[in-house]
Amino acid sequence: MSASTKLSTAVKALCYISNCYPEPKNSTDIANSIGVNASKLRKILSMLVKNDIVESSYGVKGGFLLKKDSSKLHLQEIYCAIEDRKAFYLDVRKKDVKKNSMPAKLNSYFLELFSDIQVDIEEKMKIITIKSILEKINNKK
Amino acid sequence: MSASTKLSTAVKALCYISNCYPEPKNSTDIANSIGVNASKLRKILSMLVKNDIVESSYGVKGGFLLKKDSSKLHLQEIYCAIEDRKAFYLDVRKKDVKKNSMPAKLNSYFLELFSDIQVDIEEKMKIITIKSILEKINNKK
DNA sequence: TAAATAGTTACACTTACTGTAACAATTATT
DNA sequence: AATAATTGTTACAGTAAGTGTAACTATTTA
Repeated sequence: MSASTKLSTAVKALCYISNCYPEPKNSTDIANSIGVNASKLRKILSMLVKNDIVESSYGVKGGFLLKKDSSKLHLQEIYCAIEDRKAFYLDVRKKDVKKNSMPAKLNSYFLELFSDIQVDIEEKMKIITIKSILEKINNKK
Repeated sequence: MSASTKLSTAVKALCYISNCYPEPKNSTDIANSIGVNASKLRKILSMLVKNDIVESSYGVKGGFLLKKDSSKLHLQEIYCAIEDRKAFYLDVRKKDVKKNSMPAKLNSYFLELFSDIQVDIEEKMKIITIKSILEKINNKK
């Protein structure tokens, strides 16, 4: 699953959970509703649990619930919860180039640049909340 | 090769070519200098040729030359020349969800969002030229 | 204690990536 | 015209990564 597909899946699940509030929804129902495999979804949801975005309960009538108000839950924290690798990732483990050589300096340069871009993207994501997404898609025909 | 690694390789090659101006450099020399496989490098360079960023000449003393002044050559056009897939890519080929359902609407939403982010990234890349990169890395110890 | 659920692990399958080599096409030089 | 050097392209085996699914374990409620 690519970074973006994972984020999209997580948000779909969160929107579904948010719409069902305050009743907890189990992974099977959520998975069926948004069209993904339940086991995979649980993997994603478990990461959201670890990052205090949703809470889970076991047993009958158990399932998942939002842990924060949807107006306070933004994309960036969801993204960080499910992503290990960053969107722009430079492979610099390669066979070592000579220190202070042009290629070595360019590696550093790009690491810095991609990191800057990553920050920009995350800033953009910080101003998008689950609530704002729900409002936006509900106002569309 | 990831998008970012390919971009980084292309820029390393372009910097090397730029430094050797006006003598054309062949793929073997460039590859050795920046530490990549010559055949792979030729694949990248051939895309730059098709996009009028470098020109190539066959035969003895042949090789690659910048086709534009390094002050007029920016990252965005290099990126576009070598990338088919975009950095943020949402997989929406999946088993079709019902039209106008929440998941379907969210797919559209994310396609738009990722496209916006892509535009932002490319805008940022447009103000970075090969010349500015060369100056920056040469001023560093 | 039983049943339902989250959380995790495992695995076969497929797909994509990697590195390298080999081949085909092109052109300057002799 | 022949040759040699080079770009441009294809092929391929080997490896790594992603996918989908199932099965298992852990936890909790009733």
